[in-house]
Amino acid sequence: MKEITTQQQRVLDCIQVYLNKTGFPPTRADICKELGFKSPNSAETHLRALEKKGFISIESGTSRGISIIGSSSPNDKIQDEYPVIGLVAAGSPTLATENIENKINCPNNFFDSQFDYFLKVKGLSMKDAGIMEDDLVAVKKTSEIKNGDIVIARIDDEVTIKYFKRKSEKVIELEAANENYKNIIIDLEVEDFAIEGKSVGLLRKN
Amino acid sequence: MKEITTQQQRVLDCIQVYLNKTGFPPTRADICKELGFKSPNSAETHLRALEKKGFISIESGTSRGISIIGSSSPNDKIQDEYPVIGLVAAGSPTLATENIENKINCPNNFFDSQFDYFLKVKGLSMKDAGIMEDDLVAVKKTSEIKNGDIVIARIDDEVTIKYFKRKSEKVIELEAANENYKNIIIDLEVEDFAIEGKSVGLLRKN
DNA sequence: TATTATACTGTATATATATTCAGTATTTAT
DNA sequence: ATAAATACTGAATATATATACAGTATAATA
Repeated sequence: MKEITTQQQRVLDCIQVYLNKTGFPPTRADICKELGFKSPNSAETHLRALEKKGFISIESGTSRGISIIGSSSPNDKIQDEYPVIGLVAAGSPTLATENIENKINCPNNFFDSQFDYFLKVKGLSMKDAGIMEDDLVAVKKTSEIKNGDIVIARIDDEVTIKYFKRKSEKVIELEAANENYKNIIIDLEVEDFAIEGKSVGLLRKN
Repeated sequence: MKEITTQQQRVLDCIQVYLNKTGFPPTRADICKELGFKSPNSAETHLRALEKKGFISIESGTSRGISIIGSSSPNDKIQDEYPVIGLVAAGSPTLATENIENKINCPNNFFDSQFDYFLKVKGLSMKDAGIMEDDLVAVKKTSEIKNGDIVIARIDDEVTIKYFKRKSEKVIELEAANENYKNIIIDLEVEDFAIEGKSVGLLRKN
């Protein structure tokens, strides 16, 4: 992407504003009216410059045939609604409707890895990892877990968030990040244990 | 919103698909071509029906002046690019280009309050507030600060993040959330002090 | 020094486009 | 039984719009 001049930037902004306002792109005359030009050719030449530099594309012979390339392309900023999961009712699947507190719009490439939902944290067991009460942890549903990952685990219908540490083939330790909390040792042959997913990010509103 | 007929739904879908593909709405002729109509008036009457029922709006006398109302309204999911500010060079304004590490796309209603940029945190002075190294704090530029707010302050060209506590008319205390850090007492009559803004949220990628 | 890019005004025009009018036919309400 | 809505074809037209052409002027580049 080549450099853009001040006037070309104004024209580009004008197109974006017009699009937001009306839902369709401006004509040359619309741009002139908006920016105070007196000849439609002023808009035309700026548009051609923006096209040459790759900021917009112009469909030839087509009225309002301008589309902005890149930043505002519909494919670039894909947003999704991610559910916020609060207190998980015992025995119910995490993403069941009754567990969804609300939804958050968020670009789907927001964290370094894809994720599936936000978990609203209760308690301070991960305080030293910077995870506080009511923080929203972005959870990716996966069973690919490495030692040291922050995992969302389920032990006998209770959901918890802890550091993951594999002790042996059959034994896992879930480590709290708070000296007031005890670590949990899981014997996979005895206990009903499942990994819901792992944390790939965190969101806090205050 | 009144009920929609099958053909009207096809026309509505056609407009949406055309918009996604090209970035601008179709003409009557475009719709005919897409749906196999042989007269532009076929599209026209469907459009007028959709307008009457409130699914679209049509700008009179305007080419491609169709915009879909509701679901795809541009105002609903406004996204913006927010700069990420890293280490701030001494003496330079925070938002100067050379301080911008990168940019993050994010809905502009993402936190409870509007904000202006992300600050990448260095050090652990706010550890007990759950703010860790490399966390991105959403900063709102404002001078409306209450006691207990987490503020981004500048003392003699050095930027710091601390709890705000007003001690008296002329004295402010900046409180760390880490026992290993000392609090800072500011005498407004002596020191060169400025509030950059306050934290309205936090983002962590891991 | 000549050339290219930027930044305009002003006029002109082919055509892209909305929109009206005249029909035909079927289905749905009143 | 009549009106109104739906669902089209086909033709005509005023105008909205892209776009070319003729100039002027300044700054940046080669």
